[in-house]
Amino acid sequence: MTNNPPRRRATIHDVAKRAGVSITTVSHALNGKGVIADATRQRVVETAADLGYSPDAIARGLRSRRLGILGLVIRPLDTLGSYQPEGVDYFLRFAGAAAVEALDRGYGLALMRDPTVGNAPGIALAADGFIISDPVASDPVIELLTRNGIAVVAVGRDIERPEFSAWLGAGTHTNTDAVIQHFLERGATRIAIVTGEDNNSWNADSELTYRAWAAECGQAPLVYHQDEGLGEAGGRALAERMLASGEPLPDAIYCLTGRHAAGMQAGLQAAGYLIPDDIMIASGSDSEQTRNSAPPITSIDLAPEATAKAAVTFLVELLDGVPDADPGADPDSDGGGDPVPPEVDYRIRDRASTRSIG
Amino acid sequence: MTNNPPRRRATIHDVAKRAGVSITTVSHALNGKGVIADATRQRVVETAADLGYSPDAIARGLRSRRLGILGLVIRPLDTLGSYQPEGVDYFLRFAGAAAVEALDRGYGLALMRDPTVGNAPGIALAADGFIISDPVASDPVIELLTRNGIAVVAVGRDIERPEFSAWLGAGTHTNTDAVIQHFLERGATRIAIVTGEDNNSWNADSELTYRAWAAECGQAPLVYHQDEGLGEAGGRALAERMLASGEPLPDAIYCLTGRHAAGMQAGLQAAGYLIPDDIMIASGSDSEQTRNSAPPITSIDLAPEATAKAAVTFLVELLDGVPDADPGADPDSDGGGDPVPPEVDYRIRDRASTRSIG
DNA sequence: TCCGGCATGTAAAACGTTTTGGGTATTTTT
DNA sequence: AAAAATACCCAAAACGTTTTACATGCCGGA
Repeated sequence: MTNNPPRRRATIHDVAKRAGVSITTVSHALNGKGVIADATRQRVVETAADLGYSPDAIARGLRSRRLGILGLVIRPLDTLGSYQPEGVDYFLRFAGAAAVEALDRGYGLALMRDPTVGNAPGIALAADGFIISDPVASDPVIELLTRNGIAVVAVGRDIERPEFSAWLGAGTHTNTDAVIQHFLERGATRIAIVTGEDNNSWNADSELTYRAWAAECGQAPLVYHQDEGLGEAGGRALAERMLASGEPLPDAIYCLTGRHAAGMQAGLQAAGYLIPDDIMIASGSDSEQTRNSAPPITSIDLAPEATAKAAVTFLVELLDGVPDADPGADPDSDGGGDPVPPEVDYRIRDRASTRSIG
Repeated sequence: MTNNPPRRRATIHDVAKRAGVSITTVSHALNGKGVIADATRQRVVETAADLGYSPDAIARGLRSRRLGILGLVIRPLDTLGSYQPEGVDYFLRFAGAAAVEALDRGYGLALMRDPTVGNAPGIALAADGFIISDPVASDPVIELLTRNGIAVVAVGRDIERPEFSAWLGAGTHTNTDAVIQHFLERGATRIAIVTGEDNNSWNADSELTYRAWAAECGQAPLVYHQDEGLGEAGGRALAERMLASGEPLPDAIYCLTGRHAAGMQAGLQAAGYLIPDDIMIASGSDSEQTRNSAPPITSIDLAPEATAKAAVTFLVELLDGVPDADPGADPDSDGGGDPVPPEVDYRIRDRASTRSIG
């Protein structure tokens, strides 16, 4: 029906000419800026609508240094090299939720790869702000962006950049304690932990928390590391290594990744051990593998959607300024104006890979 | 260590001044455009590196009408209203893979919501091109974008816009035939289909293909529809409706969505039917639910990663022109230059919800 | 000595906005 | 009636590039 072949978009000049005013007036009328006669404003608005005019985001961005795009960099995917199944459960849910939240707040969300590779940051530096998921130690991406004056919010801290404070925790400390507690309540006496090898805070802080607990209660720490990219095979291989070592096995194993946990469980079962009777297993990240192993594996639900939403909220407040400018409204806030990272609730999904309590 | 507090990015002017040349020369030297003495070019390049200069993507975009961002709109998510679990398996894997592929080709990928809602297309019209996943009939998003001269590639056709040809099939016709064939080989005599209610080509063409088969072999078509958003509950409800209707049940049911299939299977089992002995079930979209039901459900692997990659490839070729400008290289290509949608391989995952062959 | 051509470089326009700093009527005040 | 205030509007600069079209100096050939 409307077979208009319009090749060219209407510009502010077209609107100005058609409405018989200057482009300044059009800009003001449309943005509610200057002081304009009501009749004029209305005429401009109508003309703009007639012409199907909408301001060019690029030109606007050039002038006002604000493109309306948030960047998202998922560091584990950079080191992994691709969006493997490993990432599907957590990271892609994270990305999807972040996109929706960004859109709700008037931004687009662009997935980007590490902008420091190659020497062309390219489009990356055009984004208004960035979310970096699971930064590595002294993350060069954070370095690049902050050096260029771009706002950055991280999910998980940069473990070697204490001065960088714009990050949200993923509850790592609390979650690790919760899992240990969970094991203890179910009669564990010898707890081990299996982390990944990426140099990020999830791995580091989980281990730290575990070691602190071990030191406190006098248990010799049983810490294992395994490449995240190896997935279930990696978990199975580690199980075999533990069996072959001849040392007494732990009676409870906390694997951070769901795939390590699933592989570990399968490996132990293959050697004749019963889960959870002989050994209990838990995972630090719920995923399809933990939900559908036999038995299903007790896991932390990292709540990717809630975390993503919190990260976007945090970043947008950093960019636009905290809307709540009412001083004294929040007696706990000292600065009053500086945004504070929102809290996210995690919970442990209690499944059959750990014994019933009692 | 490098505690440079640089607030402002270096511009092309800074480089020009430092290198003692004009900005034109800098631009040319860096883009390999004009004809410049080698010594000069080298000096400019070094100066630029010194200053950590990289061209501002926004300014470049304004001038050259090319931002370096691809937009992705997933229509079922728009109608669904959010990134629910339903979408996790397929759509988020799709988005992730599309992002990686776009990055490999020098673009960022921005997830966007339907840009026709609200009257502010905003950032959407700044993207260089768009991928629309599963457009609805006469999709207004395609209308908006093409009217503004923005390249669009769709995954799945717009069933009421035959003139729009820049789409990749998702193998719907072939896949439907494959499932029917699969059922027949396993002794099915009364096959039903359950589609969703979104007005897209996946639903429409699956039904069309099914009806064509039914007409040809003289079976009365058994077509059911159910809201995609209802998920497993919807599948279960439909099973109950079929049971309550008093009509003879089909002995094979093809549910497009994995969740409908899982719910349908559970609903029939609850009524005492055996899967696959009494009734076989298959799904048109592999997902966690189909993999992990009891029994696991035979499904089409829609290969979201491959499809996403193909869509990005197609779009980028549309934008940049097909690199292969060698005429006669491909004897099958008639036009020679116009990009052609790439092919994607789907396959059927044969599981226990359908009987063994023979 | 003059001219055409070549090699190298540059000034300025253009992209479509937002924003600054007036300018011109009209009205109000004295 | 002149000065001051008000209300409305606009020209031009600026954002950082790319690109067009031209300028300059030098050389060799007539």
